[in-house]
Amino acid sequence: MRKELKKETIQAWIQFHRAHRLLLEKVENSLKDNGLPPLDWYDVLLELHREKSVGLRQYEVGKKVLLNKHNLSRLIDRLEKNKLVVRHSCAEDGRGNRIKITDEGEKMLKQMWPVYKKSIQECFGNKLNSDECIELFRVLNKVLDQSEGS
Amino acid sequence: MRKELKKETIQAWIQFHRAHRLLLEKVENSLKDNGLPPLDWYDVLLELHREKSVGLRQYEVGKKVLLNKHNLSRLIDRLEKNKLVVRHSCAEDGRGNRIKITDEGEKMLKQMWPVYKKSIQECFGNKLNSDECIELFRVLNKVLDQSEGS
DNA sequence: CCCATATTGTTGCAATTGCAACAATATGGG
DNA sequence: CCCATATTGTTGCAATTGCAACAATATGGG
Repeated sequence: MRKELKKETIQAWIQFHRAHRLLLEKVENSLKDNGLPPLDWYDVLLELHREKSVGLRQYEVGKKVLLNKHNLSRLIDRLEKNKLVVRHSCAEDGRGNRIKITDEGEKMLKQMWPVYKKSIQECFGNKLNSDECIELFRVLNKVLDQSEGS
Repeated sequence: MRKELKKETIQAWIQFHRAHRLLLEKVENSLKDNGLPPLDWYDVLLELHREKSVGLRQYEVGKKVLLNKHNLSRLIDRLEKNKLVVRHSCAEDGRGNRIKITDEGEKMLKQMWPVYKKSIQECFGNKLNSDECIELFRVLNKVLDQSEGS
């Protein structure tokens, strides 16, 4: 695995970094312009929606959305303050809690999706064809798959 | 251009977003572990290095690194405080200034590069082959090219 | 069972960011 | 030339983030 860093690798990374900065800003702006909360909220709510019945431990949410625990703790404070989630005390582990999405949380997801969706279409859909999206997914998956173990 | 959002487009975006979050964290951690400043500093210093003789206007830096002006103003404060850049008053436009990298700034770039490089190799180089990097670059370029005009 | 160590989550504090308001100068139409 | 408008950059303030320290509980070896 001890190989030289190739030029095309650098260029791919730079473009990856630039593209993300640009697109994320577009998505966030679009949400803001529509009076909606930031994308992180969506990510967290979506994971909780997928486990609506049992909820998720905070560290599980952290793993899924790749946010670290300090910020997550306070992000969930904010979500809870807005009544989008509830922290239930946790039977099987006295240290932690189990977080569940509320009906208002579900409503928020539904409100955010059309706006988010529109941004994704503008950022990717209108610019790449199906094959390119599939290829992009495949390549990024390769990057992620081998990294998440660590 | 009014097309349906396809499933593969969503998946590509999600993976793009996740991969970036993971990899950026790795890069930042690696810099931090080596007692080096964050990646933004590198990006700004690199652009200034490329225009070492004339320097750059602040808004030009902003365009290149895709950071907005409020934060950039203060990021440059920090760089200046660390003597990595200097703000020269600007002959051709009394409102702004012209920012130049210092020798210490150049030294910092050289210090950061090996660490940054190692991260890029670990994140991309070891996981993707040349063709995949080239393809990734091409696709992301397509996304960026058509967006930056706006 | 007991204790050392790991895991889960929270908090205080400092640093950074986002937003709105602002100052200073540039530009372009009349 | 003058003035309305745009551009360039800074600042104050509130919100968010990052870091280190901590509290509480779980786990596993003896």
